[in-house]
Amino acid sequence: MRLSDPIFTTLDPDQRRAVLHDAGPLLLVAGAGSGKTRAIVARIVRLIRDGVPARSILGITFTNRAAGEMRERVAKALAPGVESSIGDVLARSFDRAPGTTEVPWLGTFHAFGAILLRRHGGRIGLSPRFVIYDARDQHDVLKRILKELNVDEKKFPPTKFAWLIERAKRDGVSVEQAALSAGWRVVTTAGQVGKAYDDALVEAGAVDFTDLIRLPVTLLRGAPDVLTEVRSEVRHLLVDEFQDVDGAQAELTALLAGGADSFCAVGDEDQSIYGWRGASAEPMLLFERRFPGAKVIHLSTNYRSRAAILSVAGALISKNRSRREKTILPAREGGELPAVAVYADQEAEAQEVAAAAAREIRGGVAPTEIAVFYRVNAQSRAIEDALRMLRIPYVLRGALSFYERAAVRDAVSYLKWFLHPDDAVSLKRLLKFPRRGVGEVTLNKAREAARREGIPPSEALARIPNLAPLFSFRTLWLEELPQMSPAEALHALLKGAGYLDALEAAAREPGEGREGAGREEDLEHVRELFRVAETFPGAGEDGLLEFLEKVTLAADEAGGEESEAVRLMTLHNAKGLEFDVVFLVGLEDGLLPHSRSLDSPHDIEEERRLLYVGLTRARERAFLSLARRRNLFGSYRETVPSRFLYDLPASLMRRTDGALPEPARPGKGFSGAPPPDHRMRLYGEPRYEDAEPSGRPRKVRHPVFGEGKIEAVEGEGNDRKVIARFPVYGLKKILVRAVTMEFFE
DNA sequence: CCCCCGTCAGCTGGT
DNA sequence: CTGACGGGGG
Repeated sequence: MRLSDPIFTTLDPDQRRAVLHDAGPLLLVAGAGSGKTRAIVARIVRLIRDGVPARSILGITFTNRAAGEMRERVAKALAPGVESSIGDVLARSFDRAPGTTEVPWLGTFHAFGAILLRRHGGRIGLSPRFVIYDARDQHDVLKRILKELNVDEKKFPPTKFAWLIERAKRDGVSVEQAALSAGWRVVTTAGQVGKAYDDALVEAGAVDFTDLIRLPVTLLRGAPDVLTEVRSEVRHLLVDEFQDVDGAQAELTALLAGGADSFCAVGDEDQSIYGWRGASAEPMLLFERRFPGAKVIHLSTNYRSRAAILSVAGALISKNRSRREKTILPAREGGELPAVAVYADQEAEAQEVAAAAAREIRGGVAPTEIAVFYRVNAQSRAIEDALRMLRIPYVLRGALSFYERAAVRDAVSYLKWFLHPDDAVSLKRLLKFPRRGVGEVTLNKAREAARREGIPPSEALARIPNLAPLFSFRTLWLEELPQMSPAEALHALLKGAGYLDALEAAAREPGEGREGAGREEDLEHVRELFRVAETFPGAGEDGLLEFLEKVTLAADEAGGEESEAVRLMTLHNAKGLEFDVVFLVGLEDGLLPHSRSLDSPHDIEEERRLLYVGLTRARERAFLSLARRRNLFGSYRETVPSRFLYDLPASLMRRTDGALPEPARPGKGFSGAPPPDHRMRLYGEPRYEDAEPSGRPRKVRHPVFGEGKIEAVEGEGNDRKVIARFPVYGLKKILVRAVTMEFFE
């Protein structure tokens, strides 16, 4: 093996050990900015240089974006100069060898699951032509079911059932069991809904996102020969963001790892931010127990952020209890301490952030190196308005992606329905435009007839006069399909079904306000979809399914990646990225931490990790801010500074203006209690983290004062105070709920 | 069947 | 303030 390649010579000793790790399980604990991706890429390249067939390496990531980046970097290292064209080919290299360089398979759990099911799904009764239902499709199915079963949608909205069904699949239990363990009272109904949902998906020939993980597990467990075959292909396994795997993903990982020559899991429990979706850092924390003989390597040098930023991030995350203590060594000294600014309202906050961004750009920072992070998508609007005002270009990431646009969804519905005429959800959508004079009533009649006669719904539907042209065109289209490329097939379909003509006519219509303009945009979106389809090779159903799958799974490819614009995104979206300058807005209780997390210490810790993730994205500067008043549902409410600000050692924080909330002790900055008006809450009454000492602690560790001896305790519940003596600061009375402190013997 | 309009409830987060 | 839904008329 040649280790003279720069991809190896630039590694630090820990990274090098991870790259050279030979066989067996390896847990790579990779803190923020520790060169994780670089290590993974180098490891893959190292394996290939050592003669491991590229196609026997499987690398699983969480997002398409991460997979794409890794693909690019591996491709670049393997075949310099051919970079991005290979990137696309790589995406599909698992199924058939492309004519280019042999490359490893890199993709998301969901994409991998889809490939497995395409190939072997028949073993569990799944058609290889299945389509994938996304959250929206799922929602529509559930709505229909709830109506049919006469479930009160007000009390039990479709989203609740979606959550329940997802949870059941994730945990590998029945929907009844999931309802029971979630404390639902309507367990039987939940079971009925679950059953009806399953039936609807089977009828439509569809699987949902969770199925893409659950069904492969079922498959590999139930078919030993398939397991053997898959294992013979996957010799080296890598799983990124291992702290965020859910139950089903952990099972799938274990099944694959069980037969692999090497298994490298990479993660950082301090960046686990998907607990709400069933993710758990447990598989990571229990790694050595689950994989006996596992090696553990820590990457503890942070190459990204200035020391000043890391000191604040480190102080913050150390307030979390459920974590393993670890060292993070800054490779980049100095830097500016993150500042906290308080503004009158969200508009003022947004304007100042925009102005500061403008200053950064004038100072030579590229717009692409500036990011604004917020907790919820709704916060973006104020920032957008302010940026537009100053004519600063920006891109939203992950908000409404291209594939969620109405027209794109229309087009995709046509495609799904043409492949599966029993797909009720897609049919309902496509009947909205152009109008065909068929609605809910007619559809239900046909469905009823089908049930009576014991025929598939589509047969009864074909008898509806207004739908006859659609059905006969479909027959024609299916005949032609084997000869058509995905782009041709899509175009022929939308043309023949009358969608394209209707859309063009609507776009041409004299711009009556929003109607005409909106349609023009829709047409442009459909054209863009054609362009995407053109990048897909092959012909017939296979090519089309591949295209469809990409469109459904690629939620995070909103485009605009190259544009010279400031990036706006949620904190969840920020993971894995880095910027020179980062703005973190809305540091208010109820927002960050979010109101839905306030009553659980466990959830609060996840929110704290979210802020930690945000802070550690910054290379040079981070600016934190909050608004004292925020507009919610049309009216302004007073806010309370985020409790996390009080986690940050006062000595580390730089304050930017005089409008800070009154510190409890003058001169101590953010070390004191929150301001006294904590009854005025953004989202109702908060419940503070239970910082109640357990047993009879005699000592306390305070973020600013350090270790102190407890002299007395007074007050109850929310008012509980500890009086403790600290080495330097002397006697202090501290409101327990206000500061995260550690109590011990 | 479809469109319009008034009413009402709602904002985590993502594949 | 925005989007979803239900009722009523064309």
